[in-house]
Formats: sequence, structure tokens, C-alpha cells
Amino acid sequence: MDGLGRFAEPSVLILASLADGPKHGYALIKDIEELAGTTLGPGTLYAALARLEQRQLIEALPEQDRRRPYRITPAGAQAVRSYLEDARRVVAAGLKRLAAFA
Amino acid sequence: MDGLGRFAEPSVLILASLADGPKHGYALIKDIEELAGTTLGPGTLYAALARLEQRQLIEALPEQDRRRPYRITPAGAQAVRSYLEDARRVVAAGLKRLAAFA
DNA sequence: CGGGTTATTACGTTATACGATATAGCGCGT
DNA sequence: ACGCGCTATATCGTATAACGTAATAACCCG
Repeated sequence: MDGLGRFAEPSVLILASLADGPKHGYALIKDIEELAGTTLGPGTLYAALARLEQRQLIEALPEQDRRRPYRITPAGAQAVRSYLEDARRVVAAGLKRLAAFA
Repeated sequence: MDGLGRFAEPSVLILASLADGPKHGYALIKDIEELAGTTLGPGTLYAALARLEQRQLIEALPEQDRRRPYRITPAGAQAVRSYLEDARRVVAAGLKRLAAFA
């Protein structure tokens, strides 16, 4: 393992993935692999989904086949947008400092 | 409180702050407030410092006055750099999706 | 009808974030 | 001299969450 993990806050990755359109759990795992290069285990993913639904940042859609799709809510989109904008600033500031680092 | 926290992984913020030059704990709190707009409590900060030192991503310098300064190691710089570069990609991808979101 | 893929749920361990609290030296005004 | 607020660090407890593993089951294809 590296010193630090990678950037992989599951809830953020899930919301970002759902901005694309509704997806069910398994599809999220696959999409996030492409989006972020991280594979979320089922424990991580479904626990995070439950928390996000509880906070009303996502909402469940009617089950189809064996799939439980989720959709991002306006509150969820808002939350992830401000998170990502904040992150962009911090990441830029951090990289700038590192560039100057001997 | 917002739905999600802000982007604030203490260890990343600490390493980014130390890229500027060695600092002791209290100075880190102040610097990170400006860098990221987050105030780390003492519990968060000193615990994170201990973990980072244990992983040799930072190293302690001799105590001066009542201050215990830390310096980032090459391994620490490397770790935070790859973390931030990864984060930059993911954040950009996420914001792109959100921009297309109705 | 058997094996791999899709899909979800449940469980246990470990890490960590974070607030609260404790301690103490220091500088300054009165 | 006294108290107050700021600097500075340490420690404890709790709640949350990440994550691996395993269990379950339906589906498709050969």
C-alpha cells in the first residue's frame, strides 16, 4: 500500500456517478471503477448508499428485475457540487505548494 | 451542516501544509484554516501527526521553546503528490458530470 | 444442470475523525 | 502581582465509516 490511500470518499464518488443518471448498486461499482480507478467493495457501497438515502441526498426508485436503482436529489447535487468546488480549490493550492517544494 | 462534510482529510491537509516548510502543530492548525477553511481540533491534528510520523511521511525536528515542529519527508511529498493528482482527475470528472446535470 | 456474472445483504474488524477536557507557559494590561 | 487570553500539546472517549469477507439468490449461457 502507498502511504496514503487514493482519493476515494465513497459518498462523493457515488453522487458524482449518479449525476450521470440513475444507477443501481452494481452499476455504480463498475462506473466508479472507470471514473476514479477505485473498486468499492459491496460492504462499502451499500452502506454508503443507505447513509445517502437516509440524508436524502439520493432517493430509491422502484425496483426493476433484481435492481434497486437510485437517483440523485437536488440536495445531493448541491452537496456534491459544493464539495467538489471546495476540493478543487484545496487540491490546486496543495499542488502549487508541492511544485515549489525542493 | 451541509449534507457532506467539506474536503478535509486531515493527513492530506497536513502534508500539503508542510510542503511549505516545517511547522509545529499549532501553526498547522492556523495554516490549514487559511489553506482549506477548516479548523482541525487538537484531537484530530495530533492523532494525525502521530500516524504520519509512524508511517514516515513526516519526521519530527528537535523541540524548540514549547514547539514540536515536523518536516515532510520525500516519501510524504511523493504520497501527497500522487494523492492530489489523482484527486484532481476525479474532481474534474465529477464537476464535468455535474455541469451536464439538468 | 452447472458455472460464471449480476446483484444485494449482513457481519465484524479496524481506522479515524472529532469533540471535550486537561495542562501549562507566555505576554500584556491594570 | 494578578488575571486573562493566546499559544501549544496531550489524552480520552465515542461515533462513524471504510472495507474485506461471506452468504444468498436470480439470471444467462453452454
